[in-house]
Amino acid sequence: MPQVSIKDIARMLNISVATVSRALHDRYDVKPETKRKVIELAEKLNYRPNSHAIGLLTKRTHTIGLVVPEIDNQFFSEIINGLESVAYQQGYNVMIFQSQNIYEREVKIIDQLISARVDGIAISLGSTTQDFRHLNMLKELDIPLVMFDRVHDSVFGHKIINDNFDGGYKAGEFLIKSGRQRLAHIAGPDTLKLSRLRLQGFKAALRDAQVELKPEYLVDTTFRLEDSYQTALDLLRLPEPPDAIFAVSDYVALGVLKAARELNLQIPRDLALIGFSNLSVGPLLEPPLTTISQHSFEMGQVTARILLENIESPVKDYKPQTRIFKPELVVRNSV
Amino acid sequence: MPQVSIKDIARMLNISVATVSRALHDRYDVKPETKRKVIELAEKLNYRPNSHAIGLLTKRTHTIGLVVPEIDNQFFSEIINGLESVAYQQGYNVMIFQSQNIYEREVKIIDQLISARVDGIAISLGSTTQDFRHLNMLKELDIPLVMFDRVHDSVFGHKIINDNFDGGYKAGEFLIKSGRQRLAHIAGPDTLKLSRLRLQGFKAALRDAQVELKPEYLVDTTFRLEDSYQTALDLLRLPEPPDAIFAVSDYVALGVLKAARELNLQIPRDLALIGFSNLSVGPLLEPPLTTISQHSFEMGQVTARILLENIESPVKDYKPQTRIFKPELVVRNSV
DNA sequence: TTGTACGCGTTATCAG
DNA sequence: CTGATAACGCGTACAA
Repeated sequence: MPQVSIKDIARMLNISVATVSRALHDRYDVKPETKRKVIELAEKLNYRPNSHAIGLLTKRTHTIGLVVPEIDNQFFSEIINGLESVAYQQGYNVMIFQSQNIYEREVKIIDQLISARVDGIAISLGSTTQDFRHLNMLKELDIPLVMFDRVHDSVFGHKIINDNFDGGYKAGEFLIKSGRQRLAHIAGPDTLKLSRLRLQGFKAALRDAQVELKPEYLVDTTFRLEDSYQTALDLLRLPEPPDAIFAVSDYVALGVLKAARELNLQIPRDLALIGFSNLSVGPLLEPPLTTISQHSFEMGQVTARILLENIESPVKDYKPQTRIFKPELVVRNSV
Repeated sequence: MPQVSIKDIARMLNISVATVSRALHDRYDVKPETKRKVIELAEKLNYRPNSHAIGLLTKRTHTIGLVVPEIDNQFFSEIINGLESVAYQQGYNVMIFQSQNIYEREVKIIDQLISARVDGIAISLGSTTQDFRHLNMLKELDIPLVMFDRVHDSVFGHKIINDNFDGGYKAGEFLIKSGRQRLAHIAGPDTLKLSRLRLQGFKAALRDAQVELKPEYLVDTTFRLEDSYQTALDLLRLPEPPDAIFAVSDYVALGVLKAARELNLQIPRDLALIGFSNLSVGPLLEPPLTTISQHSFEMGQVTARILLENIESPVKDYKPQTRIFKPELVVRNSV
């Protein structure tokens, strides 16, 4: 007994599909008895409307596509939750896809989303994406686009971002205030704007306080634990190692933590450490990790709101908005 | 310039839709020049086939629906990654949904998946789900179903599970071998089979070693950090506190860690601690957390393989398989 | 080499 | 109160 259509139901009841459709929708005047029979049979056969047929007809899917680099990252899963909470409330479904930071996959996902005729798309760019045609195409297709966190200026669409410069500045400022002098930074990939901005903010804080940033104290890494651990190890083994590290993310800070432990360095006595993103394990680490927090859930909510607004009241040539969230210093014991 | 169809292209080129379709598919003999013109125009207009139309026509969507309780849980996100890796390789899309452990949401998701005519469904049951009609319905609709991790016997479908009894047994056995006597267990919600099985395995290990399990050493909690922290605090404040705790999951173990630190208990000296699931932060905790590992990525892969097998070669009344993974003890320093 | 026509499931319109 | 039919986008069998 495979999936049934209203046509099947109509046939079995010897009535027309139009009547079945009306009965199912409680529309117009359908003879109560007919309605009852239809509804009962539909129930019995587990009838569910075919959303492809409806999508074809109405050109609306009440679905939004969501693309993140990876799900296994608390920052993104919190954003997803914020976004879903708003979307569901407004009767929209969310289709979640992972680009895994692979450009080709990102392109393919966008193609599929267009094919699926989603009503709008929210994306956080993959770190390797350098060509943006697949995204700028969306404007021509009248598909609303909102970028969050990992955005790029040459893409037409709304932007929901953190003030990463400010976050970097706050991190540097706090480390200096706590009396450190040999400040180091483990940056993210240079291709990511957020990496560059956090670095710039950090540098600005040092400049403002007239603290020198030694070239060998500025290194970069990927977000893989192995890499950040190795990078931290190298950094801490310098003849004159830093006395404070600002890690581009909490994930990277975990690598530093491991390296420090291996070298028998006490945090915060021998080394101050500050991360970025406020993972939920942060407070449970030893020592609890000082970090910069990002309002991820709210970012997801705002992303959804702006996207849905654009979907529900489409404007021919909309003006992309930019919404900036201020990160927050969360003081714990690692500094 | 909204989305175009082959009909639009046909009109603009003064040819029939059939020719356009053929040109796009590199089918039969289409005059090279016609083909070129079609492809160029399609490219220019960013034509993408409407998957609703194709789904309607072919009754295949090459999409599988995936339902997890929550994404913000490393165990599940690893399963997702395993499942996706296999699905993509075989040309299938994955639609990911979160039930948030809310029964009504789970039902609604299943309805939507049926409406979307996905080719198959993989699900990990929500912890509050007690009525399984929405899932047993899938059998009648000929939609293949695979359950993973959180399964239930009264649902018809394949099952991919961990041997949770064995995991609990290994945890208890190891704690005893390490010389502990006052063993406690912080269990998960009793509604979850995995909670009951881990507990049973744990009890069996104690029984086999003739170690008593004091009633006050057996408590349960939800998976929320707050709750497990509070529960652990209560446990450790007993007049005679346990000297070893087996936590139903690493998340819960994090709560224990926090409670122990608050009470100035040294792990493993004053208290041995073992978790379950092998979170990636485990090795970075202080002390590195001993745990039971679950092969989550492989579970996702196997889930996908079994599901796709059923999709590609459907059998009228298939015999549900059960695939059991043996958990593994991961020894670190918390015991 | 190309065109016509059908049908997939649904809703809306128009006609009874 | 109910039925017939067109339309959405596509692939394909059949016809030319």
